[in-house]
Amino acid sequence: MLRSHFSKEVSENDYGKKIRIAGWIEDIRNLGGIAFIILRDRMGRAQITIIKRMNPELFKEIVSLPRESVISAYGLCQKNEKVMNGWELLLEDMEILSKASTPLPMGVIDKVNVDFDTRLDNRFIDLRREETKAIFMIRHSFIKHASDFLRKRGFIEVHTPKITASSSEGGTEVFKLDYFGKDAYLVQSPQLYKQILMATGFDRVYEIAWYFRAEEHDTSRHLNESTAIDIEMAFISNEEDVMKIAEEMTNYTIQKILDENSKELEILNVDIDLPSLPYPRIKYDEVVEILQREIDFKWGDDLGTDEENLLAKHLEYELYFITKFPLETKPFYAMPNGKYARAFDLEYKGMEIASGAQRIHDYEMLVNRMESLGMNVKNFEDYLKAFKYGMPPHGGFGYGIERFLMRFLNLKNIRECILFPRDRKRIRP
RNA sequence: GCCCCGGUGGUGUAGCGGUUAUCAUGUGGGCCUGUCGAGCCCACGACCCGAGUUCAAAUCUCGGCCGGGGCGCCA
Repeated sequence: MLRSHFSKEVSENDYGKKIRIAGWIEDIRNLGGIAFIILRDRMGRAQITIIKRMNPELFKEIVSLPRESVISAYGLCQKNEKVMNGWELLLEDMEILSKASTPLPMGVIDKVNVDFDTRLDNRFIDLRREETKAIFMIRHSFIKHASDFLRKRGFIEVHTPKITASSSEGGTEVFKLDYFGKDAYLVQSPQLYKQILMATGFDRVYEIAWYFRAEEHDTSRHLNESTAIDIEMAFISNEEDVMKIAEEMTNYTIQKILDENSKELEILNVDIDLPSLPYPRIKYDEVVEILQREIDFKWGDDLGTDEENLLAKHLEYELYFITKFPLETKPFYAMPNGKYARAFDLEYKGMEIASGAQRIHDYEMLVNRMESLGMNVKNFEDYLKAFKYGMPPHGGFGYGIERFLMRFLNLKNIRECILFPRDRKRIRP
């Protein structure tokens, strides 16, 4: 290997021994007779020290390398209290693995701001920065712990198709593509497939899913390609069973991130407490009441950005459910309950991060509902078939990964939470 | 789709009719044996594209392209 240790793996046991470290040259401080090279790897930084008169050729070679070049450095690991990590590597030999071109399209540690757009254009360099890296380490943790939680609760991980022939389940615009001469679409969510799976006996499934949405929205909280934790569970009494999973999963992952990612949270300046369970449930009717005290709002309207923000201002908690929506604000598959739907949104600081419901499991009821909404039932044959031969009561939710992270980390733009964002203007890199 | 704002060295900016186009960062070179936002000296490098107004345009007008903020739209 080109390294014997990562920067943070070196311990007192290694003092006085020869080690090999490898990574990117973040900075070179050449004082003439002595030079300090700051080398960065995935775990952190280390200092390489070289004295000119000990090896003039090697000295010249290393101090003339451009920043961000990749090297493997070999030498004595020497204890030194004054240096970062408490030790430094006295350079004896090095291998230049990749010389960086100059100038860099953006700095990694430069003392100037970089526009977000420039960062996205050069994402591979942006990801060398501590703050950016921290976001994705936390994203990694969130997905891992959400998966762990769901698996412990009996959920099976599934992967449903992202290309489909039937048009959308409604609402959002879809991306159309050519499938060997036939029309096909990128799925807007695994909704129809995970419901079909409820007829199989798996009972509980989850998917780290991709959502493709062709909406021309252009905001700091929308993406045209986003990811979600999608779950569906059968034999539920009502939507409350689903909400329990949503809130417990959220608290479980927050607790784990607090335990395991304190370094990243500190870098991102995030200081939060674990919310208490259960999260408050606010009925849509109560929301209307609160809103009507201040603005003109009609019962039956959907909640827009302003409404969500206004509501959040009136509440002293950050995570809460909005429940019992008017039936007409929710999609066809939501289970009716009088003029309401057995549907809920999970809101985090005034933004919807998850949305779910108990679904209709009765074939006749589902067909009637679709017809009353003017939908072409024929387009949903494959989906509806699963309801004819034994379908238990079920429900589930879609939980936006970027949305959660954006709120959890107080980020201003959802694009911060996905490696290579796809929005209306950006399809590269 | 609507409203508002902006495009100046690699990066981030100042300038808003006549400047040698500002500053920082960076890059290249020089000095320096304990730096850790190293320091000091020298150099390099830019007005998005097109048309127009004007004696004169980075600066004003129009169009285009690109971007930012907000809203709408959006399981």
